[in-house]
Amino acid sequence: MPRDALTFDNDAIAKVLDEIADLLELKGENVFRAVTYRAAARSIRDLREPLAKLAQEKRLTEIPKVGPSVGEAIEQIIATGSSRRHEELKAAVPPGLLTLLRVGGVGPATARTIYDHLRITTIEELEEAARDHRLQQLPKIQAKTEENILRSIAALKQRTGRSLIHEAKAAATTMVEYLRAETGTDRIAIAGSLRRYKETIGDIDIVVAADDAGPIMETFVRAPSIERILARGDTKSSVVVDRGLQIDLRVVPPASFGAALLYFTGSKEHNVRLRGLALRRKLLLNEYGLYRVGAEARGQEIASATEEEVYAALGLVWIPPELREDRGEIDAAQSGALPNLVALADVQGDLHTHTNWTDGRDPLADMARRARAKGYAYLAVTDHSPGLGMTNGLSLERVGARIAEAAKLNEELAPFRVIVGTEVDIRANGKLDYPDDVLAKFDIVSASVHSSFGQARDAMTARITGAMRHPLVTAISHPTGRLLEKREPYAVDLDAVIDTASETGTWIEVNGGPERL
DNA sequence: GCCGTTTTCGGCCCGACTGTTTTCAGTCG
Ligand SMILES: Nc1nc2c(ncn2[C@H]2C[C@H](O)[C@@H](COP(=O)(O)OP(=O)(O)OP(=O)(O)O)O2)c(=O)[nH]1
Ligand SMILES: [Mg+2]
Ligand SMILES: [Mg+2]
Ligand SMILES: [Zn+2]
Repeated sequence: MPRDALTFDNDAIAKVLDEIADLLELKGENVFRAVTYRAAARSIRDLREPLAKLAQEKRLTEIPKVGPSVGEAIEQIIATGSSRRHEELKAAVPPGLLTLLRVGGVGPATARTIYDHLRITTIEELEEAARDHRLQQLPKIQAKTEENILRSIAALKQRTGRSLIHEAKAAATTMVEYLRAETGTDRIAIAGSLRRYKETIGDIDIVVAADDAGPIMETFVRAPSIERILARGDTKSSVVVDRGLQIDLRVVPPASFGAALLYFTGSKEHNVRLRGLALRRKLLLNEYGLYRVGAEARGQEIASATEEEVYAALGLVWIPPELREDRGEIDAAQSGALPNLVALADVQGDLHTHTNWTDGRDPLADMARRARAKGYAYLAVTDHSPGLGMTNGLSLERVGARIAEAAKLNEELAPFRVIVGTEVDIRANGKLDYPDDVLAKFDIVSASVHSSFGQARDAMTARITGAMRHPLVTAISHPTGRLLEKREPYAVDLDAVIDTASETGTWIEVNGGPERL
């Protein structure tokens, strides 16, 4: 679900808490303290309410991992823009150490060593020192570490950020098919954030079950698309393929496939919670299986072959990967209160599509036949209105042609139905981009914002809710305007949009396009 | 720093790979 643009403030505060965590680690303080700040940052990113509101209502400590100390820091940041803890740490830890942490393979210890001896505080200085072989004079650093630092800096420079689901899925499928074809393995699965369908994907994680991991690993690191091997071990390897995308492969014995899939699917926080739960029952959970503490040898698994078995042995029903984020799903699985997720089979049709008449790729006829073949009951075609210059929106004449085209297809494809719609632009002044008599010709009208994203929150909210109140408007599409990894959502009061939706009966689009979601 | 179907104090997930090391720390998944 898209979040209210207001939570930007939450994100900014989460960022400060993450930085406090890094600084605590660099300073060498108790790591659990740092872990707590990081965990608090994560729960704040998950919040649906502005922290300022929670602070005002004295409810900050209701947030998981927020207690007196973190709560005080948050209050100070809200009030003054910074917290005492943060300022003290910034004064105590040399500036620039944080920068060094961005280099892969450089953690708090290495950063400290480099700074203490060479006073290096920027990536550029680090690169220069590595090129001049000044790093290998330092304790615990030799030629290989120096080379790795140079490689990591190069990777940092060409890094493309997190991937969208369709891009990650394409890369993952290519590798899975390659491994299948070359090794004959069929016990292979995509894991990690891609299996959990997170909005964006950091890297790709694949797990394979095999008695002999050697040939699988060998095939993996020889894949033609590989640019760099980050690590190559007996059971786990990491490589970089095109544009800096990382792929991690984990190979385990077939008996451990379920436990390994569970581990590698994550999330990390879900794993930690499950393992903590196991521990309280004197059980040990790792990627090989569930064991009684003290009987942890391979072969002594209580459960390991399937995820269901492992969850069941912990008193839980199987949890869908999409829910494995430590947001209460484990308690829910314990009490049988997991929600029933919407599944692919539930999807009856699509309500937002574009054809080659505007900025889509294919003709309507192809799309309609394909949708029917997919088992859909309907397809709404919602090409653009003319106001958006670049998209070649439909003129009045082409609207007429569209209606005729759809009528013909509907005869051919019945009971499947092509719904004639439009994605009408909501202009900056709130007016819709077709006159009412044209809007009245469509079966459905989806209205959305495509310009003047910088409007003030009140203006944007009025612009959108105004469109929702128009009697001919059926739906609001992409209500936040965000493009993942590209454009932040515009400022809008989503609560007001939702209230207006329930008041007017306007639909709010659940955008399934991987670039928006 | 947080938290509690063992605990209000004493834990906090667990293991693989690398590089540097003569036995392991650091970093990452
Ligand atoms: N138990 C445990 N499992 C971890 C830890 N870190 C990572 N994992 C597991 C769960 C993760 O989902 C899985 C893959 O790690 P990644 O770093 O690729 O994370 P993930 O794919 O969830 O997110 P991403 O989109 O790649 O950033 O490995 C950890 O510290 N402990
Ligand atoms: Mg991943
Ligand atoms: Mg990974
Ligand atoms: Zn649009």
